[in-house]
Amino acid sequence: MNYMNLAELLFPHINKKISDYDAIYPERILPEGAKVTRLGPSPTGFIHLGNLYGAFVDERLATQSNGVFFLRIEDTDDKRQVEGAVELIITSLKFFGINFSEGAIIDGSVGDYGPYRQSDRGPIYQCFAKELVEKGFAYPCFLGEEEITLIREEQEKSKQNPGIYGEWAKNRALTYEEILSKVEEGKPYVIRLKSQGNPNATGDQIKTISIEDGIRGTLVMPENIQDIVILKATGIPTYHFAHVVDDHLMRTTHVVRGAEWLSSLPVHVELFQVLGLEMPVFCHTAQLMKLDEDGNKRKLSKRLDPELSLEYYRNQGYHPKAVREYLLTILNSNFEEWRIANPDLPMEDFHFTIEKMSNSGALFDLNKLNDISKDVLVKIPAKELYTWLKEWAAEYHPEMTPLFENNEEYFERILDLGRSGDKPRKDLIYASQIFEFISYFFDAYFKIEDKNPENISDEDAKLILKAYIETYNQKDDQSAWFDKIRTFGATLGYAAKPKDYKKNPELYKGHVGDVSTIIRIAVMGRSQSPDVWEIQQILGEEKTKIRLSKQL
RNA sequence: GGCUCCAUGGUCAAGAGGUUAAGACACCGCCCUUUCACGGCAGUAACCCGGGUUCAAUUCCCGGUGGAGUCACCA
Repeated sequence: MNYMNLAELLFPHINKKISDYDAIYPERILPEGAKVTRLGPSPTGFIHLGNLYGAFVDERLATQSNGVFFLRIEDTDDKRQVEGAVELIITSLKFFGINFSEGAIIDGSVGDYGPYRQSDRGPIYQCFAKELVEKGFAYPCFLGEEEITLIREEQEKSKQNPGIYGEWAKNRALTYEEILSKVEEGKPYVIRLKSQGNPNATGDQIKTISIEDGIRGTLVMPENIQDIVILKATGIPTYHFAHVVDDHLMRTTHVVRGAEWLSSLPVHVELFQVLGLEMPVFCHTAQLMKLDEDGNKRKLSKRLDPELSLEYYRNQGYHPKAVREYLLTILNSNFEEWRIANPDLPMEDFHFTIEKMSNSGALFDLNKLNDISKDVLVKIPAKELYTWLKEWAAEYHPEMTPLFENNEEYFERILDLGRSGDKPRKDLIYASQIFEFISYFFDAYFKIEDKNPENISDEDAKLILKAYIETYNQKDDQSAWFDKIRTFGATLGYAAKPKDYKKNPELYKGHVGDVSTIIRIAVMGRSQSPDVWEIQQILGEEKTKIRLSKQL
């Protein structure tokens, strides 16, 4: 068989050589140790926490080393394209602080190593495939869907591994004439790798490959024997082939991807070998897991877990910084301790390393995210929180936007409530929770939600409120204000100090805490809230009094 | 099923051939306190199993078991 002729038959219009592309995309000139990473999402219109998790690793590695982090759109599957998906990927990641230094942008691309959309790179892949055919490392395969199904059924019956390999690779040894006539007939075909692995080896004879994974250390796996498809019938490459060609030409140094790629690593290794290309460092990250209904861990799935969509967190109003900090704590085991030691440094100061990455899948832990979020938000100035909340509301709850109009100072006082001092309150977690938490400050949302304590009769409740209104003076400081409550509470039969009540409960109807609960419910609608005096100072005398009298 | 990866409290995890096996979240109790939150203090809770190597194994090796991933003209 003359492979040159075959290559010419299959790819008559391809006249560039791999070396031509190598010249167009030369090795990058970068500082010593700089890493080139990439994110290669397929534009399916869905992006979840797991994607962010991986992207974060890429981004940290690149920016920490003054390298390059680029975005390549892996749109080789025409069945899964979704309108606007690229925009969604870029804006979602950007929201969470992931920015690319190169690659696809919403309407085009930036950088010298493009095109960055695989659908625009057809001739490049075909050139690489052509050279593989020329060297006898790839061949056209005319097996159709039905024939492949038949092969698989036969393999299953005889308990052999499925796939096109060895004797099952029926089109491997087609003569030039056979191929020519099929091509002239117009029969569709794919290009398959002619695997150099030994399909007949068993047991100890099976050759293994050994590679150093950046996260997992030495990996030993059996060599590939499968004649996998590298070019589909449409001339578009499969992931495997596109990955090898692109990461070579784009001069990627570190391929960060999920552990689900581990099992196809031998394919990629063989592809790099037959193409004579140097391999990047592979870093296979652990998957983010979730607990399913049966109590088992499983990989996050975009189909099954819409609540893990990035959109969900934006919609709930998690602050991007909180999500980033959470991700970092599960990504690098020493981050948490670093954070405790350096509570005020920006997280970008933390030196991220792939060595410290865990290689077993972490369960997504909402409790932890919430806890981290509290610590993150407490450090953000009220002014910033206001702007952030306003933007969030504009996007997700337009009906709330009137609350923000000419109301910045009011808002900031609310958000700063109890946040000063060395033991600041930490009750802000995410935007929708914050609104729920502070809603009583706004008349449109204020309502009586809780019931008065059982030990206080409705009659007594009214007496308490009446006495409170009578003695109310907005100018009282906190202790003067509370002394008054103690005093009239005592005359109504409530212990001025809870301890007195505990000592002799039979002497009282209750204690001052019960009295203030009545006030609290009248003013806030809830039995639990931050300090009443401070809230009243923010609310103002008029609003406070109106609310009090309404309960009489 | 084949292949691959993984295995320390409920969760995230540190760790070393000999340790009272860190820490964080969650949970429980107490303190602070007019409620809640914050904060402080204390507490419950873990090395998957079986062999081997060794004076000594949770740590190293082998074998199970369990969990996960993957076996497409998807990525």
